Amino acid sequence: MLMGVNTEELKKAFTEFLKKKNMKITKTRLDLIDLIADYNKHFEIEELVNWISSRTDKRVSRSTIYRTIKLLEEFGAIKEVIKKDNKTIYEFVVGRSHHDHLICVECGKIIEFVSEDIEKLQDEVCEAYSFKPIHHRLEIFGLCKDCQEK
Amino acid sequence: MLMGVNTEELKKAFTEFLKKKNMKITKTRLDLIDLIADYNKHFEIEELVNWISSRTDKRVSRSTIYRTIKLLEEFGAIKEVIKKDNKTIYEFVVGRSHHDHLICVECGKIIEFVSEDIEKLQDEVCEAYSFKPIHHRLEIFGLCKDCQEK
DNA sequence: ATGAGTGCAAAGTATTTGCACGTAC
DNA sequence: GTACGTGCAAATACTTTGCACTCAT
Repeated sequence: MLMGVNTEELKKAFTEFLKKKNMKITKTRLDLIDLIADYNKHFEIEELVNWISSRTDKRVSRSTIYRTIKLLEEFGAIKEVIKKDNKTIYEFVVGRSHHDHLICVECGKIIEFVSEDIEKLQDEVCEAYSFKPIHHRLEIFGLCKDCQEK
Repeated sequence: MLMGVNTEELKKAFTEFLKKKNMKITKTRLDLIDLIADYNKHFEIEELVNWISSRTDKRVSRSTIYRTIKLLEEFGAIKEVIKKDNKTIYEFVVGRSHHDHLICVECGKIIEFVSEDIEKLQDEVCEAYSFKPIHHRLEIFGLCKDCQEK
C-alpha cells in the first residue's frame, strides 16, 4: 500500500455492498480495490490493465476489471470523470470531496477544481425541473497555461 | 426544410470555412447540413445514419457522416453534448444559445437548461487556473419527474 | 487534368459475452 | 456440492481507414 486511503475499511464496506446484492466476496474483487487505490491517479482501463499485468503479486484479467469497475462504480468508489476520444477516464473517489475537471486538449493535463457555488446552482436547476440528480460530470476542455504559451 | 434555421446562411458560412481549409465544397457536405437541420433534435450517429438512409432525396454514407460530423464540430455547427453508455449524443447548435443537460437515467429524457451563473463561475475557475476554455460539457444524470413518481 | 471526396468493405478500438474451469459459501 | 466468479478467446459495437471510383476546381 503506497498511500493514505484506508482500503481495509473500504473493503469492509464493499463486502457489505456485495452481501446485500447476494454476490460473492472474492479475493479478486478485494484485490482490485487495493490495486486501484495503489494506482492512485486518474486512469483509463487499458492503462490499468497494463499496470496490473506488470505486477507480480496480484493479477486480474481484463474482463474481470471491466466487470468489477462497473460494480465499484455502482458502489461509489470510482467514477467516470472524463469522456475524451471515445475513452473513459476513471477516478478513485474515496475520501475525496466532489470536484470537476479542466482538461487540456493539447497535452492532456487534468486539473481538478472544486466549486461549491457551481454545485449549489446545479441543485437549484434540478429543483426547478423537479429533477432528482444522481451524479454529474462537468468537463471544461481548453488550453492549460503551458500550452497557451507555446 | 421543416424548420426555422436558415441553412442557406449556414451553408454559406460552412463554404467559407471549407475554403479557408482548402477543402472542397461538395454537394454531400452541404446536404448533410440540411439533413441535420431537418432532423432537428439530439441525435446519435447510428440514428442519423438510419434516418438518412430512409430518405430517398439525399443520401450520405456512414463513413462520410462520421467524417463530416467532425468537420461540422470543428466548424461549430454541432456539438457532442452527452456521453452515455459509450455513445455520443450530438446536437445541432446553430442559432441556439449555450445550454447544458439533465439526463434521465431511467427513460433517457433530455432536459435542456441555461444558467448564466454557472457559465460565469466556470469562467472564474478557468481564470484562477490561467486555463483558456474552448468548450465544456455539463451533464447531470438523475431521475426526471415522471420517473421519480413510478 | 488532378487531387480531394465518397462509398464500400475491411480493419481498428473499446467493451461485452459464452463457456469451461475454479472458488466462495 | 452448487452456483457464482474468473480468464480466455470470440463476439459485438462503434469508429476509422485503404482503395477504387467520382466529382469539384
